[in-house]
Amino acid sequence: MSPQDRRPPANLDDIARASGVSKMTVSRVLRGGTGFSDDTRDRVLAQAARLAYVPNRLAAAFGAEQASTLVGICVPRLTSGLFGHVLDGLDRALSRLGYQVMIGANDHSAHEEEAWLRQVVAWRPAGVILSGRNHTPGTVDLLRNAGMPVVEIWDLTTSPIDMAVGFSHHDCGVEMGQFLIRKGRRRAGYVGALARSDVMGQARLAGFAAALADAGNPLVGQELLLDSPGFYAGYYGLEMLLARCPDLDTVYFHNDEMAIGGLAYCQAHGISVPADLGIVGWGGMEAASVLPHRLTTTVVPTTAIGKAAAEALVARLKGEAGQDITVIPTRLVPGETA
Amino acid sequence: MSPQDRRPPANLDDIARASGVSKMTVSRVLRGGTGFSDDTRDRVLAQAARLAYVPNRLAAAFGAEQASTLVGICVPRLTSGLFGHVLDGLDRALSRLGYQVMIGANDHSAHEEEAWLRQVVAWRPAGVILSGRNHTPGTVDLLRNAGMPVVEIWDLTTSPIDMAVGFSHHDCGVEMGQFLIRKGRRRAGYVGALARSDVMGQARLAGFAAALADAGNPLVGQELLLDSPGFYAGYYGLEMLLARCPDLDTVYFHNDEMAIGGLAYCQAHGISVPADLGIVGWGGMEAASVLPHRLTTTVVPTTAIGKAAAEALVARLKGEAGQDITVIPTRLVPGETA
DNA sequence: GCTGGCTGGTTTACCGGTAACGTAACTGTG
DNA sequence: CACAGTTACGTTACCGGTAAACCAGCCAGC
Repeated sequence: MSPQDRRPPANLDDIARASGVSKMTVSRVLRGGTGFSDDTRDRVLAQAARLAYVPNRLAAAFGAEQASTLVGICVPRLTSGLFGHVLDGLDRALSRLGYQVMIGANDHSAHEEEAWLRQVVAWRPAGVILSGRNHTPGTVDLLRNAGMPVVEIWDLTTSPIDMAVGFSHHDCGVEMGQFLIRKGRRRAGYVGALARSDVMGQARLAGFAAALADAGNPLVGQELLLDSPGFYAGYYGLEMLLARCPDLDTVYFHNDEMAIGGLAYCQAHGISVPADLGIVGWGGMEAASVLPHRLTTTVVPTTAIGKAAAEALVARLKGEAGQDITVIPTRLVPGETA
Repeated sequence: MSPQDRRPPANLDDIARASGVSKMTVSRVLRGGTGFSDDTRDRVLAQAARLAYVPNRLAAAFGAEQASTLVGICVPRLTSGLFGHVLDGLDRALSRLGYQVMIGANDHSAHEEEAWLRQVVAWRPAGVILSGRNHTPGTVDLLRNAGMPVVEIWDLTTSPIDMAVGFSHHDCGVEMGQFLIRKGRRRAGYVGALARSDVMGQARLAGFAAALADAGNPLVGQELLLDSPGFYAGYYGLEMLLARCPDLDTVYFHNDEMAIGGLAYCQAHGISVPADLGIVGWGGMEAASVLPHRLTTTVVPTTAIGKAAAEALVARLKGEAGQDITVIPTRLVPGETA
């Protein structure tokens, strides 16, 4: 960090002077365009390497806005195993295609999403990817005015802002409800978390309850904790639910982590699964398939959703016609717990 | 998305004309500076709101490089529960302070880290946060030339590039080795994953092996899988290790997920824990503390590391003097599995 | 010998902020 | 009353790319 290290980094003009051409020619060479001889190209590339040129994307994106290679991504939380995989799929696909991602977390709040979006839009990204279908009017306005491609992932909507990639949480709940009915379960409960703001979990609950009611065996009880949806919440949520409704024959959990917490509760209290109580989860975490009794759950193709969302966005950016709605189906995987 | 929506967004000049001042005055008002009357401020703010002005950070950061509010963050993987919490701590702290983060994953490869860094440096970030202490020469060069603050997190080094926040993986291994010796364990093995590139796991293994050897009970066997360090790898890794070394009395796992996979293997094969075999992990995932037998493990204060790293970086950016090395201690938590 | 089209460039203007500096009007002061 | 200092602005130049327009030389065809 000595003072002479502070010399400004080389720019196109430096390379141009060093190789005896104009900076426009350097720009074309470095971007792999046409309109220069092989000899010129070699000279320019040699000088760029010698000067350790680092392109200035700030200038590029500023001067020609459509040159932005920035993509904003907002997910509910960075600590979720499921969204970790979605982000992984997005990041891999986008960085392979030369984009940089700006990631934010909104903690399941549409207002935080809007606050995040205001920051991100100021960087004039090429496009943004949002999670869920629940947005503030301000968010929608901002996106419409910016006129940039938007992909809503995770929960499908029939009228996306622009594009949507994912599946229906409501249908996940319906499918699980119908499955349990077919398995002869008649007194089901639900244990969830983040009651106030996780609308996607609530969509699953709604679908689940509707399917049970349709079959004439409505949901017996539910426990929604204002806590993060992890093992603890599953453990204590089940305890609380069983205290109120001791005669349940199955419990549907918000996600697999909570379901595993529920299994731990059963094991600790001598409740035999699935004989005394069926336990089913949602999400498909890896652990769920290695348990002594494989968890019955819905597997969500998280990485595939990220990849598909990235591809939909890039297709739109390249002007290719793409589908507005891409369905990535989930899969109910029967295990040994229900 | 009708054509008239495509009108360019309002800029400082538009606000300036609408409120009868120069754009420099608008800039000062919007950035909360001084040198304008209350009356002028109100007029400018009103027009900015009316025109739905969205600042252009691209232009701001380009025109005055020190105005960048971008921070690059590179972690080994986005799907790791531990790094998810680190990112969460970083993201919360940085966005509260008005910074935007550009996150990348390097899959434990120093070369991918360099490739990521080349992309990110092109955006002239205010600073970067890297994971680990293993970097390519190209990475170090790039950072020195750019002359920007760097925080290396997760694994401490005695000679950081600039600043470091975290703990010593080697010491974690030593501590666990000494703990097991004190508990009377004499024939320990190790099960890990990502053998080729996860140097931090290897540092723990090295410390562990050194502590055991010092006590006169060297490591009996180890199994390093070329797989992702999850439940499966723990399950099958333990199976493979026990096939080669059936008389182990304890196994140290790369992380808690693998340890839980190992516990599942024991349960499935009638191995009693901790009587027949002790199982210890590392990392402190939430699940580990809800298991029927609480896992003996090392708890890593992930969120705190993210927060401390963000604060160290911001302090440097604001010119405040900060420590070069911040130690965030881990904690060995004895459970019921060893 | 003139026209038109290619090849391999150059020149110019511009993107939207911010720093640095300039300045007119007012205010207090010895 | 002259002068310095402050307040509230305005002017100018610049950051480093890229798009678009322009241009010189060369060759082919008629």
